[in-house]
Amino acid sequence: MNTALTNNFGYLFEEALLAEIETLGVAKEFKANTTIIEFGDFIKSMPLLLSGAIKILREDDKGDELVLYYLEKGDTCAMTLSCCMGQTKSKIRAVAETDVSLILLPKEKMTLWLSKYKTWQSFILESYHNRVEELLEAVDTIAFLNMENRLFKYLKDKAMVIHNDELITTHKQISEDLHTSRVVISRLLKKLENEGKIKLFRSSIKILTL
DNA sequence: ACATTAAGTGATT
DNA sequence: AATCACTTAATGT
Repeated sequence: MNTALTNNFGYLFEEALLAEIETLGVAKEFKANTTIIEFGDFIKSMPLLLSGAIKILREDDKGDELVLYYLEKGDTCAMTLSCCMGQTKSKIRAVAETDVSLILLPKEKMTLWLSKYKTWQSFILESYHNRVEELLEAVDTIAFLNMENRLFKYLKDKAMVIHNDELITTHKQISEDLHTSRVVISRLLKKLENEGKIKLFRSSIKILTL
């Protein structure tokens, strides 16, 4: 039996369902910073996250992007769910934030399992619920927080999902995630450093107050 | 040594 | 908060 699977989902799913996942699922690995789902991709299978973190981004027609939320171990991609139901293309981009291992489930089984396994049904519903919550949080952040707070929240979120207060990233990358300019990020980061909240290095940032 | 990339800064809108 | 123009510093070849 796949130990990574039972570790993350064993307490959630019944034996029969775990066995089905085991036989039908395909294990996959992604290195940090590789794209898992590209904007416009057709989704043919649904991922269960075993380890690592995935960054979910929205992208406009100009290629400008914006971070929506992060997925962590034990999560699934809600976007995939809605894509599986309809026959639509992905409206988001998924990038591995850290090294990621996941299990791909054939989408055909998704609806069948909903009626067959009660644990699956609650998992999907709860997952949807969590994603909606996170989406609302993202909207609030964008609408009501100024850039400085938004940036600091972004840094804390990022440190959270990778379980590390040393962020290996550049001002440019952050500005793209937050959909602003690099200069603005540099200035705000400097300000946060002066406030003693972070420490800046070349190509990395250390969070001091978590 | 030279080119490239990351980051810092003043001025302007 | 965004953009421009320019500088400085670190890194790669």
